[in-house]
Amino acid sequence: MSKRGDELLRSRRLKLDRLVARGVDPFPPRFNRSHTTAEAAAALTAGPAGPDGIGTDVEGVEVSVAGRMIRMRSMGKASFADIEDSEGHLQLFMRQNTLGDDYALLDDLDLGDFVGATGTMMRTRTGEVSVEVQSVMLLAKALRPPPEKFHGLRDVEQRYRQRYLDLIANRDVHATMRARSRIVSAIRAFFDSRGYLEVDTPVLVPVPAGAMAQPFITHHNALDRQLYLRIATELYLKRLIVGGMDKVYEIGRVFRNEGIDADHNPEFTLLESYEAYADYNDIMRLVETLVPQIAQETTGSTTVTYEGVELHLAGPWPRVSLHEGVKEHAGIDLNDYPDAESLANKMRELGVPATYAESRGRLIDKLVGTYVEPKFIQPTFLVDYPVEMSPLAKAMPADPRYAERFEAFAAGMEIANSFTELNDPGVQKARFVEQEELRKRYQGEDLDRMDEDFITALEHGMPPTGGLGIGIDRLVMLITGQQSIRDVLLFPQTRSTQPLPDADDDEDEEPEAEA
RNA sequence: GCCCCCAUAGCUCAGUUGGUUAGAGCGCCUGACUUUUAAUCAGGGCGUCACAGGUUCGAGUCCUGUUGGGGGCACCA
Repeated sequence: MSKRGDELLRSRRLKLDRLVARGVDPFPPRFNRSHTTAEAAAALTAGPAGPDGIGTDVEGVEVSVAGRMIRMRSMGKASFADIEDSEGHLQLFMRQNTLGDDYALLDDLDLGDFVGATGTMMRTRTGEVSVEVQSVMLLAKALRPPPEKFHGLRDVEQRYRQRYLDLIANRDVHATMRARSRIVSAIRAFFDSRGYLEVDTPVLVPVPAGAMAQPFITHHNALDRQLYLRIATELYLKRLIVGGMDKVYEIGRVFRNEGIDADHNPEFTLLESYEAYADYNDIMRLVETLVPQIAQETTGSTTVTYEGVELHLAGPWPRVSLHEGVKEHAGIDLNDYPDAESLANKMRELGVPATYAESRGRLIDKLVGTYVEPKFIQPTFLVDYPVEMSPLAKAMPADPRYAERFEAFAAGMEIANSFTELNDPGVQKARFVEQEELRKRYQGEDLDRMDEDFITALEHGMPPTGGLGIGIDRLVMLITGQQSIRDVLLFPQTRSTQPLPDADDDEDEEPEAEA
C-alpha cells in the first residue's frame, strides 16, 4: 500500500480494529434478509388502495434488510442511513434510545460498508419510507472509500477498469447491463419458441474461417500445434445443418484481432442462426420481427432514441439493393466496372481514395461504407451483395455476379448479416481458393480462409439454408441508446492490463530509497 | 499502425502571462444536534500536480520522451 493510500485507509482500519476489539466480526458469514429494499418499501404500502390508487400504509411490518451504506446523516442521538441493493435504496432510521448500546456501532461504520438492519417499516415526518431500526449489524467492512456520492465517478479509465466502482457510483450502468441481460434472454426465448436448438461450438479452432478478420493465435502444448480463437461460428453451425439439426443458433463470444473503438471490441458477442429450407428472404422477415419484438419486450416500445433521433424498429423494413444503393448515393453503376482496376479508376475520378492494391470487393465495401450506410438511419436491408464480397453465400440464379445476401443497418450501424448459404461444395471450394489467391494478391486485406474439413462436410450434402449473424453488443447499443460499445460491455478491453497504480506493491519492484 | 487532445486531493473540479506556502465542494477527523434527505453548524487534516528528463533565477503552467485514457483515420462487426 502506498503512503498516500495508507493515510486514507487509516481511519477505516482503526474502526475495523476497534470493532474487532469489541468482539464484532467485521465480515460475518450470514445475515437473514427477509426483504429487498424494494420489497420492504412495497410491504409498507401494501394496504388497500386509496382514491389516488396508492396503497395505504400498513403499520408495524417487520423486516430485515441489507445493503451497502451509501449516505449517512447523524443528528447526534438519532441517525439516518441510506442503504442500497441491486433493486434500489431504503432509509434506515436509528435512534439511540431504541438501539441502546448498539448505537455506538454507528461510530465505526463508513460509507461503503454493508449493513443489515431489523426493524419495522414506518414513514418519517417528511414522508420518507424508512425502517425504524431495532437492531443493526455490520455485514462487511469497506476498507477503501467509495467514489463521491453526488457527482459520481466520471473518469472513464476508472469506470472501465474498475467497473465495480462505476456500478456503485452510477446506477444507470445497472439499468443498461440489466437491459443487456433481458435482451439476450429475449433473443433466446425468440429462437427457442421457433424450434431452434441452442448449441455450443468450439472457441479454439484449427482454421480461423467463416469471416474476413484477423484471428488471435494461440498454441496447444500437448498437441504442439497452433490454434486460433474463432472469428465466427458459421462453419461449425453449418456442419450441424449437414448433420440434420435443422434449426440451430449460438450466442457466443468471438475474437477479432483488430482495432478498438466506439463500436469495436476485440471480443464481442455474436448471435448466429441457421435454418434449413429457409432463404435470405425468410431471414429478412425473421430479423424485422425479432428486433422490434426484442425492443418491445425489453423497453416497452418498438421506438428507440439514438443520438437524438427516433428510430422506428417495427417492420417491415425497406429493401434496397446494393447495386441500386451505390448507383443512387455514389453515382456509380457497379455493372459498368467489372474489375478492381476500372472501379478504382472511377472512384479516384470521383475523389474517393482508392488504390490499385485493393480488391474489387474491398472497393465496393468502401463505397457502401462511405455513401450508402450513413443514409440508413432508420432500419433498412441492403440486399444482393457482389459475390466476391460474399464467399459463403449462394449466387443469385438470375444474376450470378450477385449473391443472395443482405445486411441490416440502423443508426448507420451494421446490425445483421445474412445469406442464403452456399451449399455446393465445388463452388464453395472454388470460392475459398479465390479468397486465398486474393490474400496473396492484396496483402493486408482480411479474407476468408480455406477450411477443407468444411468442404468435406458440404460434400455429404447440406440442405438449402438461411443463415444469420447479429452483433449482440451493437443491438444492445441500439436498443439502450448507448453510443459506445464499452458502455454495453461490463469489462471492455483497455489498452493496458498493467496493475492499477495502488496495486503495484505486490510486484517485485525496485526497493525504494528509504528501504 | 498513424494523427490530435487529455492526466491537479479518495471522488468531482478550479488553478490567470512561468512568480511566494497549489485551492473549492463532497468524503475524512474533532465537537454540537432524537425525523434528516447531497442534513446543518463550528473547527481540523489531506497532494510524488501521471512518470522520467530538460529549459529557466524560478515549472502544475514551457519543451522532449514514456505510461494510461479519450477522439479521429486505417481495419473491422
